[in-house]
Amino acid sequence: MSDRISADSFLATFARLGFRKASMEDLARAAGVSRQALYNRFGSKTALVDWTMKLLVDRSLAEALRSLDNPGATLAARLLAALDAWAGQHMTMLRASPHGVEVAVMVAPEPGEAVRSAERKLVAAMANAIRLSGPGALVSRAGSMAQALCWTAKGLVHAAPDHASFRRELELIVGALLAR
Amino acid sequence: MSDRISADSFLATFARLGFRKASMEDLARAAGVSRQALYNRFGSKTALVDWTMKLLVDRSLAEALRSLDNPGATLAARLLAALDAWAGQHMTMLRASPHGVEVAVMVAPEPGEAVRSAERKLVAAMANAIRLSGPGALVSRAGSMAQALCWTAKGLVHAAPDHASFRRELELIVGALLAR
DNA sequence: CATGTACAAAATTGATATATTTTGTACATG
DNA sequence: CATGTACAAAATATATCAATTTTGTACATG
Repeated sequence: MSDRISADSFLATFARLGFRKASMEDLARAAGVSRQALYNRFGSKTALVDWTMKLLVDRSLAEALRSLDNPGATLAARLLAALDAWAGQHMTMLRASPHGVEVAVMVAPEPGEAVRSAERKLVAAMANAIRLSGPGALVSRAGSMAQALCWTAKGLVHAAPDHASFRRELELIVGALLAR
Repeated sequence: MSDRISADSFLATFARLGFRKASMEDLARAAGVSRQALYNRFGSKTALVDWTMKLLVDRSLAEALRSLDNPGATLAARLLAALDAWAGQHMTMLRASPHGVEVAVMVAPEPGEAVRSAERKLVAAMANAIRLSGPGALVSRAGSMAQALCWTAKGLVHAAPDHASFRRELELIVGALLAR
């Protein structure tokens, strides 16, 4: 709760070294605490990894849903922001090293149940947003549309050369999709 | 030229075992010829691999361009067919085994120069097709649109669970993008 | 040109023993 | 609760040598 320990230093370390090779000493150094502090807090390395990854998924989903609810923005902008929070944000980690994939779980080839569950929630929320403020012609296909957008975003993460083009292309697609 | 030897048996073998572990004997057996026939024809394993992969890229591009030129189909159908030929077709190999990625070069994370060059040609041809028969509003953005579609397709290969949903989602996106 | 056999050189694999690192716990200390 | 030191057990990494596979070439044959 009163966390002096941030998950981000763990994530950076995992992205650089991979879960396997990142030792508790590496993680402690990166977090600026002692190795024993980590054992006091988490009990084991496995627990630390689980905590960190759960937090990443939860945080990404929360931010995506928040972006989606932003009342001041257009539907296109909200969808773009949500997809960026969910998938785009992790491009840097994905590209950081060969181990980046381990950390970028939202775009990994075989996501775990936690990720799939979070993704279902995001897609449902996106479908809802489209139904509420999208063009009439799309209302009946809001579900498929949201799913397609989510997969497109996840895909663009792999296909686009960098985060900037990820946003640019996704913006183009979302915009064209909603322009009626 | 008068090829009794087909590249497909090689591709299947590579997808199953990977370039490294696929031996000349494996490749010969799969092709239904003797090991020495392969050495007569290709000289070395490296040359055989290169020939096979070049042929895959050339063939995929050729089929994509042919689909794009099909005079009997709508623009949306032609784009879908081209993207399927270029990227979608390789999903089965990609999923065949952990080594599938080696063979599915068109959707690999770091494509070689041959693939990048072929992809540029495809994107240019798609942009041209959009310019020629796309809705007027898209003409000025045909280039970005073609690029976005190509990346989307490559991405969907990773994100979609199977080839059928790949086609379904891509069809949805292409259709929505062109409907004006 | 194709096949089958044969073969040397190189590469890969497997087994095994020996460091070295890392995990998890304990304890003394502020 | 945090740090530093200490330590046993487990996991990893490193080195080595023998066994096996694979590559590439040669040659005899249809």
